[in-house]
Amino acid sequence: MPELPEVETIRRGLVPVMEGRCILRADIRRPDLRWPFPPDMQARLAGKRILRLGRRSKYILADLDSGETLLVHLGMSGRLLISGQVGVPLAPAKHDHVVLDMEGGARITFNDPRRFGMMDLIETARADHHPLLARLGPEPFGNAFNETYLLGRLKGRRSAIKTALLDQKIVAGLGNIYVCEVLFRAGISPLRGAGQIAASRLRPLIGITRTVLSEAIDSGGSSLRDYRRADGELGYFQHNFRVYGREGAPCVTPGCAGKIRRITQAGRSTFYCAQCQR
DNA sequence: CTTACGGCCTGTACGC
DNA sequence: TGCGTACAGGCCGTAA
Repeated sequence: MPELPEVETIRRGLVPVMEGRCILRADIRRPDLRWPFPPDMQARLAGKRILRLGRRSKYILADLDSGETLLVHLGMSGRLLISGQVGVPLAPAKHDHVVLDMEGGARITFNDPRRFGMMDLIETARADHHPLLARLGPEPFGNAFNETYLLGRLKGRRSAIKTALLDQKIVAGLGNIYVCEVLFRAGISPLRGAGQIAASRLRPLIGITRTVLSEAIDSGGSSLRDYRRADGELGYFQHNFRVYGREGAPCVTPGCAGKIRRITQAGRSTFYCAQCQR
């Protein structure tokens, strides 16, 4: 489900009920997700206060007053649901794997049918060195993601630009959907070799990436007031997709007679307009 | 170093 | 109604 904008939307929705609050109780309902949970996770969470809820790429990081950080990834199908069920006995739904009851009355439920998600507890001071975070590329909104950097990283790359932008070591947080959307807005064919694109065409990618992600976050953020709904569905950006999921539909560019194509690259679907994207 | 691919899980949509 | 197939927003490990 979640790429950077969805994770950021979820983080913002969790801040009011988690940041500054104690975890009254942690219920770990299975020993693992993608990987085994760390030893004693329940005891290491219970009674700890969350000082700050942060995000790095598609990971949510909850800094605790114990000096540890809870690291959470939602994988493909993970959700963090908020309900006001604290005090009510657990009545877990299918695939509810971890339940946190918060001071203040919110119950946070990690539900993940496919179990590609993960949780880990790490030393806050060493979080950047965690194997899953250490090799991530720059955040798209950070100063380190700039023209010089991108040109340097793509220089000599033989893979398609679509594949390169999906590589979390090059830029962190982009997934299949937003890469498709970014390339469409940039007018760059997803098939073009990453190392073969002229600087003049690559330069706008930085700003376009930020615009697409910002719009998606804003659109998710506007639905935050509904975030407490039990189904947990957010107002995703999907209504604004210009190419993703639109195979066979007409291109939205005024005057373009093209139809959106779907191809497979590195095992993932790519949507694009062959007329507008060169 | 880069690139390609299999694998992890379950659920849903769709054609027959 | 059932059954088989394709596909899904991620990312790791391995091999070349």
